[in-house]
Amino acid sequence: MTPRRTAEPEPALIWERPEPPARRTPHPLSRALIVGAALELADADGLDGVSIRRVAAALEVGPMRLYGYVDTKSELLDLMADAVYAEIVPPAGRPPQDWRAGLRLIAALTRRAALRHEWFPELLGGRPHLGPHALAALEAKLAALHRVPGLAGRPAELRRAAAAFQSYLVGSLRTELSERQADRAEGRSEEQWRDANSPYLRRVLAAGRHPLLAELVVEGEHPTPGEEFEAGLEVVLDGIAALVC
Amino acid sequence: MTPRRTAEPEPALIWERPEPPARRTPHPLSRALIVGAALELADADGLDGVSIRRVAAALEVGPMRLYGYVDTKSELLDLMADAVYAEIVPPAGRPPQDWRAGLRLIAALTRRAALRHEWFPELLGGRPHLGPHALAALEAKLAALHRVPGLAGRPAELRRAAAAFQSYLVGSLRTELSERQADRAEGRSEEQWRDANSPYLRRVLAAGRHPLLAELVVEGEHPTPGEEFEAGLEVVLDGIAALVC
DNA sequence: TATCGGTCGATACACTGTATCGACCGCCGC
DNA sequence: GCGGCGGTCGATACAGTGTATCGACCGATA
Repeated sequence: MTPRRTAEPEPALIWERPEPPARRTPHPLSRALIVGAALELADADGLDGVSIRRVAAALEVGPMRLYGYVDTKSELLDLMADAVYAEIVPPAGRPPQDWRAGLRLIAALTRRAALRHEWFPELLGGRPHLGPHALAALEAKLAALHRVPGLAGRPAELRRAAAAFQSYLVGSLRTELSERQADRAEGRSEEQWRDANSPYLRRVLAAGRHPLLAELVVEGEHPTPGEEFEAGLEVVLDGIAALVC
Repeated sequence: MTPRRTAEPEPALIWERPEPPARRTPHPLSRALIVGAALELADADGLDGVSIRRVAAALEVGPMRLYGYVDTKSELLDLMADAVYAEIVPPAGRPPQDWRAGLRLIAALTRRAALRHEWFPELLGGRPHLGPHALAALEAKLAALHRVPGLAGRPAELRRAAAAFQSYLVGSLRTELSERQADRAEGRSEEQWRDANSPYLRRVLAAGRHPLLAELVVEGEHPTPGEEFEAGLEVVLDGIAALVC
């Protein structure tokens, strides 16, 4: 179908496709404007709040207008993700000498971005993002890993460390943020969630088939999500340290 | 709204709500039948292939019929996730003595389930799953962590180890499976994907702003996803080991 | 056997992403 | 200055989605 296979000059990826030239109309448009409106909607209502129709309405424009700047909704999501990656690229200048501090910085930047844009972790962990800011963030991550003593020259070990580090970020942020998001959607805090499910959990645990889980729920102080994130991160950093010694 | 606040006897969670009694009709129904049909659809077409209408059609039943067994579509997804957790619970009997082997077993079972049901990682990492099999799998994970020498009595450290381990599983499986799924959706293998994006990546890397990334893409043999998963896991296990010594 | 209560599913509603295509408007050549 | 044309815009349409509503039917009880 669509047999015209003769020379497709339009680049397939949005990162290489130029956007249409600006044009004087009552409601001028650009990818930047579109992405800005979409970010606002997503920050307010989550990813479900982003629909072509709603973004267009926010820009006082017909829905079909957007398809001149973006081929598909998922391209719009790619642009949104790349905009968040821009917040993750560490500031240029002297990076921390201590490699652990360097990786902690990247982790903190990533978590900060995820807290600002709770929908971001949902987009993470899919097929790799190839936008300019995503690539810059990736390069920065690799640079931080290069400063681990003994890791610079060994691509296999570096790959393992990168996989573990990145997977931990994706997994823990996705977990933390989707909980927070669900809580807010139902208009209750984490306290209230535990209260809501508490009766059920208490009944289940009272049955005695989950002694270790019961112990963990009851015992000890429950750390804040931030502390939990950092604590798990230290485990991963220790693992990376063990990789080379 | 809906002012009848007087005594809501129906349990809120599906895990405690009994399903309606079986009934002799031309097309008898049950949660098990519904979940079975939904699993089949999801395995074949991904999570997008699961719609109330399609599940009902597979059972030769009107769509609204399902709402007698399930309050909402997300409850159906919860049931589907719990069915997969059943495949993750390690077989009863003597667990491996070596704690690393115990954690590797759980990781392997989780990955096996994710490969069988590529949509499963998408459901992971949301608000914690509380179904019976999910809780059993969680208990097994805690049991494996309890066999780490020196971790048994320390809930704080155990929590950190659990967070790192679980987050790694979620992150790496989500990444791996969503790539594989996207590849298959477009009918091409991983080889072909790299070829499709290769021109773009080559152009970007040729610009020289991402030397470390370029080095990593070019250099070294690319491990299979399974090897990469296990390699990253070892980093996490090393980190857990470092937690107690 | 007559009635009642519960179950089923047809219909409806408010959405979604996007293909199609007619109409309009601004710019260019004359 | 004006005619025509090409590109842009957006109204409309289509095939879906989850789920609320409600009329009709059917089986079991009195």
